[in-house]
Amino acid sequence: MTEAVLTPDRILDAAEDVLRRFGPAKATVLDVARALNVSHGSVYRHFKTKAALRDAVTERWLARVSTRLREITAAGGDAQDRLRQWLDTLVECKHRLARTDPELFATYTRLTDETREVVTAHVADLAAQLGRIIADGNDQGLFAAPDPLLAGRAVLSATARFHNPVNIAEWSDPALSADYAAVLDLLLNGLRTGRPE
Amino acid sequence: MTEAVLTPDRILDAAEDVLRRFGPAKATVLDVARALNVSHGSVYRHFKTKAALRDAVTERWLARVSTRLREITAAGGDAQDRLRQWLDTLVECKHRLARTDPELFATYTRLTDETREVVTAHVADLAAQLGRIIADGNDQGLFAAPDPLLAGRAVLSATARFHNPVNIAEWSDPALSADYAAVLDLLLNGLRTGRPE
DNA sequence: GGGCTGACAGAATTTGAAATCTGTCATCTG
DNA sequence: CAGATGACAGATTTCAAATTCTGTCAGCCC
Repeated sequence: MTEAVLTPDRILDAAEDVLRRFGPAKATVLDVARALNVSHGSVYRHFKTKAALRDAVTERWLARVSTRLREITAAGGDAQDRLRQWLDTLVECKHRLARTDPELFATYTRLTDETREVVTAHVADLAAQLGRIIADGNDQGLFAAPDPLLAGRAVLSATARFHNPVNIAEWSDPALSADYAAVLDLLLNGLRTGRPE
Repeated sequence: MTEAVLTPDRILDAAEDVLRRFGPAKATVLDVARALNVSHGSVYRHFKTKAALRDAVTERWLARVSTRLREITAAGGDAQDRLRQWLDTLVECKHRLARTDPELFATYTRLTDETREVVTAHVADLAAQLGRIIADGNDQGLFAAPDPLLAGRAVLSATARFHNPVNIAEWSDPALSADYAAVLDLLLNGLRTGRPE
């Protein structure tokens, strides 16, 4: 049916679709192959294992998030506003996926459980972006963080409840956004004057 | 064999033991009854359902933690030191149980997943204790938190990664204690001068 | 020849029948 | 008569057989 050549990207599109429909527990490589009208052997030509395919789907989603955040990181202007906007975006991204694509979100969560390298790299990337914003804040005289990268890791840790998928059960708590606002205020305040470590 | 009367506490002791040995997935009410040399009907006389029994075991463990923390809350002295000590104790308690009684810890984690009332109450209690310490800190001129209870909830949220069981997978991360120290410094700093919300 | 296919072995998952467990309650016992 | 018992129905779990899937590869096709 489909005439186009089989590329990793087309496979990823199909895999994402299959995961969305069947969820991480039911989706098979055979399903992905069927969706593309090819044999499963062809899928294995592009992805060594099923885990590699799943990781690639997740990596692509994480890359999209990261790119979106990087725009905020790179933009100039008040570091405090940028930090807020950056975290708001991160939290909103996660919550939106959890709401609109629960099955795809489950795939991503499962990956987190298994502490795969992909997630570690993503977290390091996010911490580095935060570190960058905080360093800018230091330059602007808004913050006084002696070790911006460590402060970045700390801000990411401290907001984990609001963006780490393992906490999904708490995301329906009506007090969540009040808690988020309070944490953010506390953190920004902490970055401003003090010597955090 | 055992001559003593059957009390809820004896049942809880036995249930805790069975959970420790078999884990939450394998432990049955029949096992608990066997351990006590009674019929399972007798256990149901004291606990309406298996879930109620499991909740009671967890509640007792949480109460022990809470009592230990309350001593720190109630003690006088520098609020900042107390806040640190309180959080250190909370984190240490959780990590110790995770290490020494993984099966019992799994029971407790499962409860958290199911967002039972028991856990909600425990969290509210912890937040209130933190609120109390922060209020003391305000009085001592160490902190400047306009809403101590909200600040308490915020501190609990911000340190969730280090004590909430859902994060257990990350507790083996070698950078964890560095992150914990950085978060704590940031939070204490935030409480000191600012107006968090 | 580069890329795709489908047969294949071993691993993982599904299935359904048998075993066990949960929760109730009529009955027993001290 | 307060408290314990064990038989019971329905729900859940277990186990082993059968199916399906993963990953490989010799050969096919364009």
